[in-house]
Amino acid sequence: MAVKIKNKLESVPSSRLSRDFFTRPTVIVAKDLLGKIMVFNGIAASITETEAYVGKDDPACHAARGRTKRSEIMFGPPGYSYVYFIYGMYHCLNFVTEPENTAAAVLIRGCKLLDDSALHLNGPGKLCRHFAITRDHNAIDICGDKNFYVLDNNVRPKFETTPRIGISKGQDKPWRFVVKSNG
DNA sequence: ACCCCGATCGTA
DNA sequence: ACGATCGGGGTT
Repeated sequence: MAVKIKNKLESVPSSRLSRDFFTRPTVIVAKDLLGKIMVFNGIAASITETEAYVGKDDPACHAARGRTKRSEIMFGPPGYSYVYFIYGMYHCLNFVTEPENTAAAVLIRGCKLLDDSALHLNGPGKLCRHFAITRDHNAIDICGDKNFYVLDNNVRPKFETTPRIGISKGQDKPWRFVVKSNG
């Protein structure tokens, strides 16, 4: 199917990422999301940076201390948005992964707009600020919503692997993935 | 009810 | 290197 995107005049031949895509292990999903096209209210961007947060045994994951009001969505089925508020001023966007009751998610840390500006939104707070993503957009079904979804364009860019940013626990895990700018 | 810290960002 | 800024989770 060809999907029309408001800020990119041409159509992009692609299909929406399925529930099965998000049901897989979180580190795999985080890598595979690189280069995919996220579309929010008609604005499209290529995902350039992700991090995996892998369930109750990952001390950096919000689900590590069990189910709370905030982390509840991560315990549900995969393919849903998880948006939380941080540092009193920013929001961060995640996509829930792995089967229901396995509380894990991929943090979307960066993307590049598919318009003439090609603006690089490097950082999860800046990304949400640009799209105006807030907690109002928590728990949206990315596999079913008509205004918020990710397109599978079969792109597999080269990427680098590093420890995750801004965490005080779990720094030993190399679960941050960044698209190489030149490849 | 209170306290501390945080999956950040912009400026210095 | 650091301050802004406030919700959430843990503790009382």
